[in-house]
Amino acid sequence: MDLSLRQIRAFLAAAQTRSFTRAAESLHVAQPTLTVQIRRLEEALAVKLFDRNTRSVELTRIGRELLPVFQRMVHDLDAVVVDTHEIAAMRRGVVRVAALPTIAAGVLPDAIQSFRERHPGVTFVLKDVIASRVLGLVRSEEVDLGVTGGEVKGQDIDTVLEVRDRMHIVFPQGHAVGDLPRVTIETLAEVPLVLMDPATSVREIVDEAFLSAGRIAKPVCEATYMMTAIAMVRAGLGLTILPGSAREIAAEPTLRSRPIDMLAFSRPLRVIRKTGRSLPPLAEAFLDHLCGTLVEKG
Amino acid sequence: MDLSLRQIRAFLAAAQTRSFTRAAESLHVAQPTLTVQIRRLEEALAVKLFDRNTRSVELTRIGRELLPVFQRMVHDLDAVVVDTHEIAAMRRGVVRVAALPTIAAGVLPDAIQSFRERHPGVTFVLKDVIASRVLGLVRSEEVDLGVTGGEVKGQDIDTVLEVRDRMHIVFPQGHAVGDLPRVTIETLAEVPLVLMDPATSVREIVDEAFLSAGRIAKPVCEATYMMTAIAMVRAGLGLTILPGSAREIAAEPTLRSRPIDMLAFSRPLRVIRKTGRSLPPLAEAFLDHLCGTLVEKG
DNA sequence: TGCCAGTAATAGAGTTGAGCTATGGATCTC
DNA sequence: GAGATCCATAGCTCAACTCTATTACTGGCA
Repeated sequence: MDLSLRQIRAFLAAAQTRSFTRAAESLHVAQPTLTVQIRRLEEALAVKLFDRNTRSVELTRIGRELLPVFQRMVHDLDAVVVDTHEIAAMRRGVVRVAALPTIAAGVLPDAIQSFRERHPGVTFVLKDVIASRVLGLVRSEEVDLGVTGGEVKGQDIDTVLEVRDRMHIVFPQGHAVGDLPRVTIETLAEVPLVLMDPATSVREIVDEAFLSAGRIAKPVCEATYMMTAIAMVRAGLGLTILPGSAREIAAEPTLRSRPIDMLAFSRPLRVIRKTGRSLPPLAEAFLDHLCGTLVEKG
Repeated sequence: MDLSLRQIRAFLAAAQTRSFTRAAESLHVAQPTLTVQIRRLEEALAVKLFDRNTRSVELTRIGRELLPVFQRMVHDLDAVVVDTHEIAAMRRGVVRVAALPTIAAGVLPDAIQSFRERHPGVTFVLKDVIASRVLGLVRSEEVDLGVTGGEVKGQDIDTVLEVRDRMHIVFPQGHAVGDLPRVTIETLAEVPLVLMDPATSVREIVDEAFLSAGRIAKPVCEATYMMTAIAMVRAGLGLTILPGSAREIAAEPTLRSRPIDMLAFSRPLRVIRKTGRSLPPLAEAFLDHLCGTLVEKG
């Protein structure tokens, strides 16, 4: 006969109450049941745990030595059960997300904040990394979900949602662009532009869009960081083209932005997860919440 | 349904083999049994532990987090079982003894040594204390057994063995006492004696014995420590009376000793234990061994 | 595209064993 | 010495665990 947790619990109860009858009561079993449980445990361990007669129940020396060991064991186990129940009830949990920097600084904080209002026990681990790393982190399951652009190859990745992140034209308040009915490639080709560095994904999209339309941009200067491009627009050097999700635009009160009315001036934005892997309840819930937020804003 | 150790072991096996079939084999159960065990565990914890289809079995994130916890738990438990089995088989164990200093320095080390030859895994905790403390330590179960003199009051103490520690007359090699057929009170009353300090239990016995015989001792000087009394005998000041169990006598090669042929010149020596308390197997075995040794020597 | 091999899930039957009631036996109290 | 109290034992009942047989699903291969 193998030893069981019930036997260990019986041992703890008997050690605490120093009475089989009271121990049985506290465990809601009959007294003979407890007697047998203790005997089975003693048989499994091959040592006597209690010196007992009809008048007293006392731990033997070995029983005293085993008591704290078993106490810790049962305590740890109970803690695990409580823990998993909390996780299941979404009262507690860690959600790990990898996202492109633009997203991580833009829409994601908003989504996290509103999610935390409903689930105060949630903790987030957020990694802002480039597209290829987002994919890698999702693949290795180091994160629960990812928000990335570009193409997703491989069957081990599920695209939960795909929205388009439209490029915006950014201009100083009062600029003529603000009054146009639509912003098209024609407009863009006529104004001086502050473009992003050719190594950036934003520039790639812009170049591609101009190319496909057979037009040529009028670059006045280049910037590596969006914040720099914004500053140049503010300084009156020209206009710039940035993703609508970029937080940097709103950070500058004297500037305005409008979406560009052309599909090529947008990039795909994908919420991805690993195929066939279930996530902790809170992560699953946040995935829904994030998709909802993106659809709303998109 | 409560969670059980078998379920936890099933979880560990499945996590290790990443296959329900192989896990079932390693636990010597049928595959459906293991499937059910895992499902029950998941129900008890309210979380999914494996992402499984007919092609692969992988831990979920929560499963991965729980794995080391359960591993440690089962490991600890198995260690406890191994431990208690070793104790039961007397391959390991601690024996705690309290004894009068004379015993602790005399017969006890011999008994321990011969016992260790048969049981190499034994460890001893030895306390050399006065009679009243021996009793106290046995009573409080701080030691498994005690060796003490004097009276033992109270029903909570069992006298396992009682032998008499006979007083010896200690004399220089070649002294006339060595040639007498018997050493009696008459002999003692005629020779100059080095007596122990009145505060010692040895002196108490000697005084009592002389008193009951209506004789008077011829004290030439007093010593607090037996070693001092021995030194005085060696110096020729007189003879002394010490317990036969005293190691100090044998430590001096030029001296000899003989038992005194009178019951009053002896003290009771008791091996005691707490009534109704069982001891670890090795302690119980040593108790037997010690009693055997004492009977042999007495 | 469909078949085959391999694996987990399900269903139903049988058996083990855990718990309960009733009772016995021992010990302390009055 | 009688009664009360408490642990141990015995026999019964039933729940749950495990097994066999089978189904359902997935991925690889022709």
